[in-house]
Amino acid sequence: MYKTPRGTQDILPAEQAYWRFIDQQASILCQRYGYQRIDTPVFEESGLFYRSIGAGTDIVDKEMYTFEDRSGTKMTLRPEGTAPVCRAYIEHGMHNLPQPVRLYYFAPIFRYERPQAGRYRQHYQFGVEALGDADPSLDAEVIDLAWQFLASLGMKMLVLQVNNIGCKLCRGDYLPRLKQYYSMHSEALCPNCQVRLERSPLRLLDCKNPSCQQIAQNAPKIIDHLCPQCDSHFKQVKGYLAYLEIPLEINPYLVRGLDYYSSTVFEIQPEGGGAQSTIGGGGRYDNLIEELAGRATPAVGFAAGIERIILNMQKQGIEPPPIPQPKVYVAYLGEEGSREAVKLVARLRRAGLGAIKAPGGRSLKAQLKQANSLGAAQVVIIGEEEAKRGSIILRDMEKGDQKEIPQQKAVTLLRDFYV
RNA sequence: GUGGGCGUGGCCUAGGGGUUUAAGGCGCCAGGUUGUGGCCCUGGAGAUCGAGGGUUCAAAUCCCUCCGCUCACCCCA
Repeated sequence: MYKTPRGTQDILPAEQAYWRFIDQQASILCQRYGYQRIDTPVFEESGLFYRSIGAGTDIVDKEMYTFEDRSGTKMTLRPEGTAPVCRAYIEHGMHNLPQPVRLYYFAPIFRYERPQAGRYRQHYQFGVEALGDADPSLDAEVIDLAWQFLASLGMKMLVLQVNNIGCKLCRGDYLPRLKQYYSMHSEALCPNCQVRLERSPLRLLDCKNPSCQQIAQNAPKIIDHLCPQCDSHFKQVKGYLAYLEIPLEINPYLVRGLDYYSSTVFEIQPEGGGAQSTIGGGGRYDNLIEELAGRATPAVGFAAGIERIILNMQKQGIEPPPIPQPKVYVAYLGEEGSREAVKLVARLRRAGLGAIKAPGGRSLKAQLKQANSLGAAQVVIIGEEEAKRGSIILRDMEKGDQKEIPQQKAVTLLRDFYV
C-alpha cells in the first residue's frame, strides 16, 4: 500500500478548519499592513540557496532536496522562503516600485530531516518580507505583524526573543575577540563547536551542549560590541516595540541558523516550550540581495511554521471556526422522488444554498440517520406522494417537526432559514 | 546521522506459545413491520495480527533481520 512519504502528511478534511483559519488571518492581517501576496515556484536553481543560506549551514549541507532536471540543471525544492522572494524582487525589478516593497507568502517548505513532533520534511510557512528600507521601525513593523498574527489566532503565553547580531562592521571587530576567547576553551568544546569555531563562530553562542553553554556564558556578546550604527538601530527597534507594547526578552545568545541574517534577529516561542518550540522567527538580511544581485538593498522578514502553530493551538485548546457544511439534506423515495430531489438540490445550490442529496437506494430511516450524523439542520423529504403532488416535506431536525409545502416555495423558505 | 519506545479490521485497544474459527469499543452498513434521525437492542461487512526468515508438534504470542511509525539529540518553522 502506498503511504505518504516520510515526514509528510495529508491534511484531511477534519484538520482543514485550522488551515483555513490561519490562512485567512494571515491574509487579512497582511492586507491591513500593506503586504501583498507573492507565490514563487516550489523549486529553484540550487545555487540560489547555496549563495543565500550559506555553505556550512545544516540546511545546505544536509537538508536540501536537490535533483537534476532533464537538462542537467541542479534544482532544489525550496528549503526556506526568503531567498526565492529576494530572487523575485531582483528578477522583476521591484526596486522600481515604491520602497519598501512589502510581500508575503504561504508556501510549502522542504527539508530532508528526521521527522519528529513539530518537524516535517514538507511543512508550510507563512512569511513576510519588507525589502528596500533600513529603517528600524520596519523591523518593529515585521515583529508587530508576527505578534499580531499569532495573537489573532488566539495564541497566548508567547515569548518574543530579540537579539542583534551586528553588521559586517561590528563583526570585523567582534569576531576575532570571540574566536580568541573560544580558542582558550577549545578542548572543552563539543565536536560541533570545534567546527563552528572556524566556519560560523557566531553560532558557538547558541550551542545547546551544557559545557558549551557554560563557556558561552562568559564569552563576549556581540550585543556589547555593536558598531554605533547597529547599536542605535537596536535601541530604536526596542523603543518602537515598547511603543507597540510588545513584551520582549533580549537573548544575547540568539543566533539564527541561516547565514544571511544580520542586525536584528528574533524568535517567537510559546512559554516554556520544549523541543521544536520555535513557531516563528526572522530578522534583517541587509546584505542578501546585494550578494545575489549586486545592488545594496536592506530588508527584514519573518516566517512562521503552520504545523507548529496548529500544534500549539491544540495544546492551548484553541478551536478554529468550523468550515460551513451544507445545512439541507434532501431525502427521497422512489424514482420519481429521486428525479425531484436532483432538481431541488440543483435549485438550492444555484441559489447559493448548500445542499446534498441522499445516496441511492436507502430506506428513509437510513437517509434521516445520515442527515443527522452529517449535521443537517433541515431535511427535505420527497416521497412518491409528494413527487406526485408537487410538494415536499420540510423537516426541522432540531425541533423534530415537519410540514408539507409546495415545491415552489422550497428555495425561498430555505433561504430564510439560512440567514 | 545517533539513541529510546511502538507496530493486532478505517480509528482506539484486549490477547504475551495450544481453550483464538483473533475479542471488545468507536465508526460503517442493515434490521427492530407498512415512508422518518438523535437513545436503546440485534445482526453484518471488515484483520494475510508491519514484512521476511528461524525455533517448535503448535507462533499474533519466542528469536533474528528488514521496513514503517513515533519521541529525543543535532538543527530548525
